[in-house]
Amino acid sequence: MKKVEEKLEQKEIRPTAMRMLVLETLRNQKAAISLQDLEIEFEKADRITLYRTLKTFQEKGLIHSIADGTGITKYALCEEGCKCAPEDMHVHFFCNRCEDTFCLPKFKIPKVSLPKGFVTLETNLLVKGTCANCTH
Amino acid sequence: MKKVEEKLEQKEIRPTAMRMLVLETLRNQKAAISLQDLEIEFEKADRITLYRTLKTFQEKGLIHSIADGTGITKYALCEEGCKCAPEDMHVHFFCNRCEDTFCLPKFKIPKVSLPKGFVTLETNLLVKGTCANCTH
DNA sequence: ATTAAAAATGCAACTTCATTGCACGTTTTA
DNA sequence: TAAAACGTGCAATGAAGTTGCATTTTTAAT
Repeated sequence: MKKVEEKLEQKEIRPTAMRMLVLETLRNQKAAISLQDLEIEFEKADRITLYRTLKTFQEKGLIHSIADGTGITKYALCEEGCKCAPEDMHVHFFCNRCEDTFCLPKFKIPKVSLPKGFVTLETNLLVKGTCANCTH
Repeated sequence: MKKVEEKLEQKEIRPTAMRMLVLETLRNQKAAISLQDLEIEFEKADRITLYRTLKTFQEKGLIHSIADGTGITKYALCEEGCKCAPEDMHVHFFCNRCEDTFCLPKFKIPKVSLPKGFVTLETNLLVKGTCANCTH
């Protein structure tokens, strides 16, 4: 995998120490992560800086945000080559049991037919249920 | 269409004056409505009462809430016979232009295949773009 | 019909998460 | 090396949703 520094530069994000650490952390997550999660991970860092780091990452297309219905925004790394276009968009899964939110990048959102005159710019599919870990 | 009073009783909601008015209003909407919208509609009524009215309606399955990405929860009437099960769920559309949120009950969410071990309990599909009114 | 219990309403306050302003420090670049 | 741009940290603010409690209204039992 590409080094965090290169990855940031590829997305035109200046690779500060903070940002490299945050990206590193994002890479280590199995589930999507919230600002609060990050705060716990980086107790010494400022909440606002973390907030703005996520904001920047999102604007530059390094991560995408996920509204999983909990009211808390979660973030996850974008796939290589993702432009967050409708055809890029994958399914998000929220587990009611462990309350983790997952990207399922292998599972693309089927094209949705709409009434005449409606134009699609973006699609979000959120599935709620029980994840593989919690089903057993 | 069934009278509002009967409709409420059918859903085991006591038909108070307030609730009948709110249901009436919900029926007159083309787009989903927010708590704020209701407040404007009912200037004399208390915000909290409206809030709890919506809460009650939702718990009893008369309306469903829609997270359209704006951060403001919208509400719309459930279809006759809707149990808000995955197979009942329809597409929601958010128009970036007029910022209205629509239910598209004719357009059901296709069954989504998930990785092994994942169990679906609920699905939400939000499409963003331009609605028929705003496309011209 | 009268009264006790249950439910709905209204007011106030609070929680949580997201966001902005501004000062200070650091990095880039001319 | 100085100026400009950018990143960081602290404080304060904003918006939406939610809860507690007193009061009023409705329901149900005697």
